[in-house]
Amino acid sequence: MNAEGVPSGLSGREQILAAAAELFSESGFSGTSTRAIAEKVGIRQQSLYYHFAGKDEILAELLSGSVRPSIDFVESIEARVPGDVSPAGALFALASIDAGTLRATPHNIGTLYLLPELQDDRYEQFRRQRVQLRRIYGRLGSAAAHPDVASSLGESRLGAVLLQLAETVIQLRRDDEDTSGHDDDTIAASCLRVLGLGGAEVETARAEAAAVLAGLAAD
Amino acid sequence: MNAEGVPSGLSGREQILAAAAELFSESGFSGTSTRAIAEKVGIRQQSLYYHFAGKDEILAELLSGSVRPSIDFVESIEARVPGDVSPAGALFALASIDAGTLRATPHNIGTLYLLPELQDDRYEQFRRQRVQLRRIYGRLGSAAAHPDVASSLGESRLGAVLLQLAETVIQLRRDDEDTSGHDDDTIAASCLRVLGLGGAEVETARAEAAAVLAGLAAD
DNA sequence: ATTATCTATAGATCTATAGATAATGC
DNA sequence: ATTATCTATAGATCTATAGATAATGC
Repeated sequence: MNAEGVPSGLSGREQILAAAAELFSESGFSGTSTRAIAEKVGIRQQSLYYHFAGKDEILAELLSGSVRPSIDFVESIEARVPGDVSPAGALFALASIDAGTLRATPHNIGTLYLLPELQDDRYEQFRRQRVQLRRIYGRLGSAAAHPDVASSLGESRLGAVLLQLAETVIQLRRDDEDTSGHDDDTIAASCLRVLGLGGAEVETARAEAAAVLAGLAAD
Repeated sequence: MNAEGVPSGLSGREQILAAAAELFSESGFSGTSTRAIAEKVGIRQQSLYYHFAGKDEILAELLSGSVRPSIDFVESIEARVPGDVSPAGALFALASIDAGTLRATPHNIGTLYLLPELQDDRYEQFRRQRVQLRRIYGRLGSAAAHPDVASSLGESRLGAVLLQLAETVIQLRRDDEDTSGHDDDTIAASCLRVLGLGGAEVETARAEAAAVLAGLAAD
């Protein structure tokens, strides 16, 4: 970190993204001026426009950069169901990876998902990706759920509930709680508990998830 | 609703609050100008300052008006534990009331809780009330949880997870999902499932919650 | 020629204060 | 006298465009 607070060794464009990520997370989109972003980078406000057509494009880029990896990962996991891994194991893997990603992110970038400005048409693509993610949570959850639970919580509701659980980490970080890898695990376990699974089933899923994650890492 | 979009029959001050609630929920705090609020009410921008010292006081008032009832209710419920109701029953009642309140609110006012501006010192009182609410969720959850769950999810984490679950409704509404009282129930049930409780225990808690809520309504 | 900055600046907007005005209530 | 509005306006922003400048790469 240099005096301006942006890691050096990044390209100009990347420095802008890093500065904006921090400011948008703290003060929101409308609450962050282009001047504030530029100041953190150490350039003039107007110089931002060489790299981005507008402030909204900076946010759009941050969003696409932050969901893309999750979507890709999710698809590689779901492709192994049910041959290589049970729905419960896949869901455990997905939830713990998502929680871990949100936890490890530089400035709690997950808070960007909560910004009211995302309701704008401009960010529809991002919202669609989230719906896609929620659907996958819903499908895996539905397949893994205890019948009693599946009958009262449909696939769509289940997706919303499970994604909401995985994103608990965002609130924990916002509340300045110290989080660790253990939290990723307990959150993933909570997802399975919501499905009505018992302790033994949760442990099986945890083990399966560990195996499949090790397999993916080896690829 | 009159032409400006604010219900008539409210005092000037209340009209301002109603207009601001809608705009803050949709566009955020910094994304809403005092002019936009005034326009919706049908007065001049400067006239707002007769009723409020500043834009931030409008938000502060909306926040205090929206947590206060929940906090009061929560305390009246917790006072009946464990004599009149088990921790599981109390948690079911609390979660379903919170979900129902968030669901019934005029413009999805719960989205205000997600605004980045709330991190400002100015809103510390509101944040403290939320911490208080989360602690109660944590205490009830801890008392009701299956031992295996209680040992991996401490009271503090549990509080965060349970509150997060109850607030799933905010996201459902944001995503334009139609919600009903049934969702309040399934969300409350999900809270108990997270604690490691089985179907029979959830049903017992549901019945207890119904009884205690009927009792409170009779007071 | 391209890349990445800079200065100058337009033009819009934003919050908030000061003080006038009109209606209502004592 | 109090309540609730209004007009006028200060003063500070904010986003974005135009065009100059300087360094690097062919």
